[in-house]
Amino acid sequence: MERPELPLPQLHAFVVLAEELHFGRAAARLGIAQPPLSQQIRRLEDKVGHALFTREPGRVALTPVGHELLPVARRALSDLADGLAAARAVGSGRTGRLRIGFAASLALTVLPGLLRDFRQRFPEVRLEIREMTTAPQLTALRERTVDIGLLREPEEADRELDFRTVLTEPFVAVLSHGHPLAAGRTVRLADLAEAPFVLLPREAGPGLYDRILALCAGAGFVPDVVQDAVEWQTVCALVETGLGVSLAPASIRRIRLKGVAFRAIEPGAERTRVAVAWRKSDRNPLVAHLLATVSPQSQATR
Amino acid sequence: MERPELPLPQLHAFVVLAEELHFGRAAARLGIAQPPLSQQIRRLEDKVGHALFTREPGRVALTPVGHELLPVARRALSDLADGLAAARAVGSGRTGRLRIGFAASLALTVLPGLLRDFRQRFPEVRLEIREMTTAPQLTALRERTVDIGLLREPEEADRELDFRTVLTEPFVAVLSHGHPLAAGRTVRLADLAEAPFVLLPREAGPGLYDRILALCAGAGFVPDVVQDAVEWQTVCALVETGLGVSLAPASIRRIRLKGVAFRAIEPGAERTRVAVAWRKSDRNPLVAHLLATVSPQSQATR
DNA sequence: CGAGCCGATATCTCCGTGCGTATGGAGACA
DNA sequence: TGTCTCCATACGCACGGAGATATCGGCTCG
Repeated sequence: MERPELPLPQLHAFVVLAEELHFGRAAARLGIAQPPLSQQIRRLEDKVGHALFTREPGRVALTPVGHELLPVARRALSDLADGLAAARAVGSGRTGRLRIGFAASLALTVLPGLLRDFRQRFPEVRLEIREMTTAPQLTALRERTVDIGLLREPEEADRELDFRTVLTEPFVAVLSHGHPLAAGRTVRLADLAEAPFVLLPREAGPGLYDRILALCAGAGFVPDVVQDAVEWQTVCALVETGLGVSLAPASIRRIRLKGVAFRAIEPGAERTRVAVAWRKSDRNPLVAHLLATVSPQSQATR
Repeated sequence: MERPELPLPQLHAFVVLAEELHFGRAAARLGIAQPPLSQQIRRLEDKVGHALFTREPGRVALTPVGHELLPVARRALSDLADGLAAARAVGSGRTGRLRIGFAASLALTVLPGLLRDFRQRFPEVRLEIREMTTAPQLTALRERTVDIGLLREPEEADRELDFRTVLTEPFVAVLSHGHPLAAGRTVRLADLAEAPFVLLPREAGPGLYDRILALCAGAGFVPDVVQDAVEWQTVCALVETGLGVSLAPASIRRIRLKGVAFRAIEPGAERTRVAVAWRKSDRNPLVAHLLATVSPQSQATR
């Protein structure tokens, strides 16, 4: 890439003069006096090394050289103007691209509303959403391959990342329809002590996994995890077959499966948090816009 | 067209920095010290209104705004560089476009050699040739719709145009094979006094027409023009049918028609001139190149 | 032949920019 | 904690470019 030789203001003057073919009018359009325009053109011609206009009395016309340069100059100027406008639009957060990682369990709850609201407010922004479990989201945020994470039970303190709770929800017991505990309206945790458990693997989201184990520990038992599955959808399907029971965030009630019953936990003080995560250092206005869209509604989902 | 906001040198620095992502190395590539580079970028960011790079210790990266602006800046810079090179090529006469008007009768004689020589010396020049009679050529030259004219018997003095004789050639009598005069090797003009004539219309080329009439007047008669035709080809065809005879520049011998005979004029001192014409004020180097290509060869065509 | 139009030239001012050197400050690393 | 790297900041200088006004010179036209 060479050092630029032609100043843009001179090219601008050149283009205007090529349109007017009259120094006086062109100068007026440029908002300057006529002599400076003559100078501009002269300097430009010196740099190009050839005359760009023929000046015969009463007739200003492009030379072949000028004719060659004109479309180039015109295009460069308008490209730069357009590009600048586009860049500013990105800077203002009116347009651009936002990459969002999200936990699969949120695809049925917070995510649709969030996308809808955001798209409504910023229709020109391209949203790239990719399903990932919690741990990969944190990695992706640090590696800058996503800009926003939607995840459960994040570690609180982080040097690079910030979190904000989007919602908290209680846990529910997931039971097969035929299970004896499905008869009541609620379930005490201790009642699940002897039941085999189906859970998401710890690697997928250590935070949530550890929360669930802590819950059980609080009720005096260590769950017997007989199976894991990477999707809540699959967990429910396994529960339906009678393989075991599960503990899950209440929002998975949205998964409607015939043979599966969800029962609130008694007493139910424990809640799981869904958070939005982003890089503290991120100055992308779209991140701020998205954070503004997920107003910190602590409202619970029963 | 708006007044340009972004100085090219800053955009250049921006592009280089975006490639290096390192102020020190980018400055070295630009051949300047590091602080000036920081300033350039800062000023550019001020004008854009948004940061173009994130500077975290040990890591320089493009912001979304910078990412948006980069391809635009790159393209504008390279377009301008290319366009400038192209314009200079045109200015040097190495490339460009040259519009040539020519009399149809020359399509068989001087034109092919001229085009061949010129194309050989300037292969990158686009030649646009258009067949026109003499008078329209002069008009087209004045209106700048052609740059070069190839014509017969131009007026000598002209305020705007210059001429140079390319070749001179004698006149020949055009006779049908069956014509009594076709029996001899030469023809005296006076022998044609009673014959009906076929000629080009005067409007097509007054110079040549008047020359022919002057020739006849010199031989003591006024030709009886019974028919005109805008192409020599057609004139020959009409002569072949026995409609009449004609007087023409010798080069139309190239038109080989079975039933047509060409006979030299006795004594044959009178010659017709073929000239190249151009605008005196034309500074297009291609015009000079073409004039140099048609070296003033006064050699006659018999 | 004088008036008017149009572009070039001369001269001056001012400001932005580009570049330098010197220095500061924040992380990273040993 | 000291050092090194890397970028930002401060300050100064010089140049070019953009603008203005005044004037000149050529051409056209009434």
